[in-house]
Amino acid sequence: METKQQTHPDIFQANCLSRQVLQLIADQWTPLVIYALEGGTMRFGQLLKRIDGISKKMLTQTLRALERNGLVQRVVYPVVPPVVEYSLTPLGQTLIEPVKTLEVWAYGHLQEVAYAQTTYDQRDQKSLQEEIASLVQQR
Amino acid sequence: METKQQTHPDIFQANCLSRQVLQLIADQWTPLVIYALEGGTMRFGQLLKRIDGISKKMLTQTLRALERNGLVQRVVYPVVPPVVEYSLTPLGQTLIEPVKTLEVWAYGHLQEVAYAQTTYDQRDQKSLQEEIASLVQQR
DNA sequence: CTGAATCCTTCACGATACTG
DNA sequence: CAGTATCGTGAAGGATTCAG
Repeated sequence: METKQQTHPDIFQANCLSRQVLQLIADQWTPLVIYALEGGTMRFGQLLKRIDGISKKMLTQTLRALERNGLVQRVVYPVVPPVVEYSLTPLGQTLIEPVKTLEVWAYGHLQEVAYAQTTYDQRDQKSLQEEIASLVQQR
Repeated sequence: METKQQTHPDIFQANCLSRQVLQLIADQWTPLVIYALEGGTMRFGQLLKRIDGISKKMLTQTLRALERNGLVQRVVYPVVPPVVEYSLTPLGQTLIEPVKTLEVWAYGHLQEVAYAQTTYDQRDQKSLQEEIASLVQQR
């Protein structure tokens, strides 16, 4: 009884519903799956090929979660071999914009992030070398 | 030499830069940290208290990653006890809008997701019960 | 073809203790 | 206060096999 859901939506609270909902889409693969389904219905195998690097297991898991949350509709045609089609529900469609915004940002700031990374890493590298140098000097 | 970076930004390719950038912000805590820093500079302890449920380790880790990617600036004041302040860089500021879009979505679709979940789970529960019933019947 | 189930490895993460 | 270092555990995820 203690772990009541927050009715007031402070996303900084751990048990806040909006936080939980946010976590549903804040993972490795979910944005990519959403984005892949933006164009319309896709079969399991199509998604598997489209999203390079995802394993069958993760794709299944991600799709199941999306289905459970009402974002994706799964339709099974009882034929052999099986045909299963995935598509965004109306609710899922509303996610396209936020996800696309993210992707546009990622694409739009490639260089800046890459540059920041090398700068940061070189700085680290430099500190490391100075540290080693001072150690050598102590002998 | 084989693992060249994609110059053409197809986010569905595993080695695509934009995909890698996307992954940097698609985790549990990053959106919350960004959102927390939206209001301005915050100290480590403040962030720790504000973001309920995050551990020191994860906060440090998340902040380091954000700093490395040039999204967050870290300023250390050489006083005792130490004071460390975090704030969004100009680049980091550009992430506010995408992140906020996500959070607005999460908040705006609480009910729908919650309802979809219970429906899905009840369906599962029902199938489970039917399965058990049929098993009992077989005796 | 579309999964479910199993095994197994890795590592993400929390807890704890320690430091400047 | 703001971390780092270390350890231990549980969960995530890949590979493989089996099934409808």
